[in-house]
Amino acid sequence: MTVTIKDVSKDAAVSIKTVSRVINNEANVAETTKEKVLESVRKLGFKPNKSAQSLRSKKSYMLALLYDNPNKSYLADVQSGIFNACKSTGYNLVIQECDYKSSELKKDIVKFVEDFRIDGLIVTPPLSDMEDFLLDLDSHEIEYSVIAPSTMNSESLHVSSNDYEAAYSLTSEIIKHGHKDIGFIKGHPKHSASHLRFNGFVDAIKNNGMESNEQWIKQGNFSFKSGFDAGVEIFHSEKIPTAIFASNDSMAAGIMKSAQMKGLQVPQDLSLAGFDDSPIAHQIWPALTTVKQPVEKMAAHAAKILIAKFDGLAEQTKSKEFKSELIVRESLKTL
Amino acid sequence: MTVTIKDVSKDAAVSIKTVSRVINNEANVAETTKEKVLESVRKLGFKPNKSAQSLRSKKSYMLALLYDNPNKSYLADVQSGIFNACKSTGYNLVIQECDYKSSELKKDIVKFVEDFRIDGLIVTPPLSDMEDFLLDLDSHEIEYSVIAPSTMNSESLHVSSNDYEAAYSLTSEIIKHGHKDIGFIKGHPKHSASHLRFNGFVDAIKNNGMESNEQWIKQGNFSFKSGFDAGVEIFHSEKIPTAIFASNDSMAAGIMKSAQMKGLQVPQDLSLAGFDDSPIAHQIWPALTTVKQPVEKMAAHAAKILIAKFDGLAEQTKSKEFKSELIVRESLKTL
DNA sequence: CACCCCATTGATATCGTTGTCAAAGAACAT
DNA sequence: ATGTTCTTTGACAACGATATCAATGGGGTG
Repeated sequence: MTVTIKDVSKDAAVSIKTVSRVINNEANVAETTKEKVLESVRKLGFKPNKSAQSLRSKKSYMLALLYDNPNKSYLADVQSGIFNACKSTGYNLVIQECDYKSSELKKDIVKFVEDFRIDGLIVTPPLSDMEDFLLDLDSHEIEYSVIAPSTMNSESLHVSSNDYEAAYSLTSEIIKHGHKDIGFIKGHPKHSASHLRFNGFVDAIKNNGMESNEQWIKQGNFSFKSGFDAGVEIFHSEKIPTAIFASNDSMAAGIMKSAQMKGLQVPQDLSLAGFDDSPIAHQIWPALTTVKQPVEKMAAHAAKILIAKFDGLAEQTKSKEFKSELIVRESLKTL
Repeated sequence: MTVTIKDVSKDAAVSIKTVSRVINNEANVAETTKEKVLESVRKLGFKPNKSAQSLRSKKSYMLALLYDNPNKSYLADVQSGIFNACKSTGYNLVIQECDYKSSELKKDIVKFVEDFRIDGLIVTPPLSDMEDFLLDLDSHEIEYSVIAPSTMNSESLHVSSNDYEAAYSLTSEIIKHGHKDIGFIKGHPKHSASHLRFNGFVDAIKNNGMESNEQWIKQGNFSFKSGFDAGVEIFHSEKIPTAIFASNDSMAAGIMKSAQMKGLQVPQDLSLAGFDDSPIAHQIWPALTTVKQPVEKMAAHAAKILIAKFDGLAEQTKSKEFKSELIVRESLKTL
């Protein structure tokens, strides 16, 4: 019924061990033998039985995605990227939601990895920003690959984006549009992305010989509501900025809502910029000026470097930084 | 190192087969023996090795989610629900994106199921609306569970929502708010939800002794842009409706955008209602009146009935219809 | 008391791979 | 020609569970 390694070995007139060698790309198989086996594999449509491989080799061929991030669109993109990378390599993906605040986190994850015999983890923000958590994984010899907004500990496998530079150039772009009074909404303090984006903003302001007004710099937490609240506060001030840069699109949408409720027109009375290019960025009007990260590609790469390590091909696939793209839309007006 | 069934059998002083019987809930095990074995299992922290089980029993313990639906938030909720159901039962989930228009769809899916030895499928709209596709699965004896907007072929496993009733009561609610001129944006014609929602609208209009104006009924496809385009068309008419009911939130947001560009204020000049309670519903201002389906619970149930069938517990977990909830927000104004 | 039946239990084969280890032959050095 | 090393290959055990089938023993029946 189903084709096994035995059928292939018979067809190719070699031992099953040799077939095993070929399908696992092991060294020391004569080229002609290899060809012969591959031909039989093709002819019979042989697919190794994952359960048997897994049982014998003690690998589960399962990766797990760890996340604690309410952003569904981000999560969907990450998943999609990982799935694509997995599909071609025969790995599977399990999704594991976490609570980064939980004191049990480390213990829970170690248990999870052992219970399910997970081969490796892909860690997303904000978990990727918790150094002690990553160290704990190290000490338990759990393999992982990190998706983070900046190059960090270069020892571990990671993919990163250039949030600082992106925030810097977005701020410069706002300045180029003639704005001098610019507000900023910070992201969740536990995300390193928040600090990078803020630093990019601050440095761009400084390097353009301007000063930032503390009153227009508010702490948010990446949620729509935190953006809304920040907007309400800012619009309470006697003087309001001509532009606000929010650390993500949800908060920018929140600001837009509070502006509209206050009777302020975007972008006539107020320019806005976000970050992430999430769906909401172009589902509100005016559409948001923002920064787009290649999230799907980053996630796919994070999976690839992990799998490459398992397959002993670490040399070919390495940690990498991805560049974000500036997207200017109607929410940014020239003064 | 890791605890196997052998360790348990030794500890409980029974044969491995008896341990196997206990962990698989087989009949004909004496109550005292069962207790003894369970005690050892607990004591040693035994977890059956999925690969070994899978290899021997020819089950993969993997479900696959089939989808062709651009709505990331819907997809995230569905996944989340299925994952929760899987976790407690030891199953895993694989995500498979499809193209419902592809002529190869049937072939591809059958091949996918065979290659990965998937135990069962969870099918979401619009694939769940393609009868010939489901029949093809039947003919290949592939198990599946369907998530659909209405009770259909009651033979197959399914969970459904009451889209017709929900659309009916949302329309009634709009009418109760004093609206007489109501527009409607239809969803994608290949989704049965579109027709159910439209029928609910039409019947509510009729039963309230009103008539619908064809000019204000537009075909959309669930996308933001199709809602936007429909809005542009409607606002071109000499007379515009006082309320518009869009078949989902994205389209409602599109209408809001086109209304704002036309200088129309929501809800002062135009009331709006959507469907689904997607994140955007409360990330725009005014927040959308909409209908919330318990998507996560539905998906979890879809997985549960499938797994129950595999475990021979089909009697306990059956197909089921879930009720949606009406959510009235600022976008609906009393005339 | 002999008999049979059915519930309970276990010894062993088996699933489809990879790991271990040794054999065979080629290649090279002496 | 001989010994040594390296490449290539295969026979067989092993991974950790379930399946098969037979053995055991208690309870009911005539």
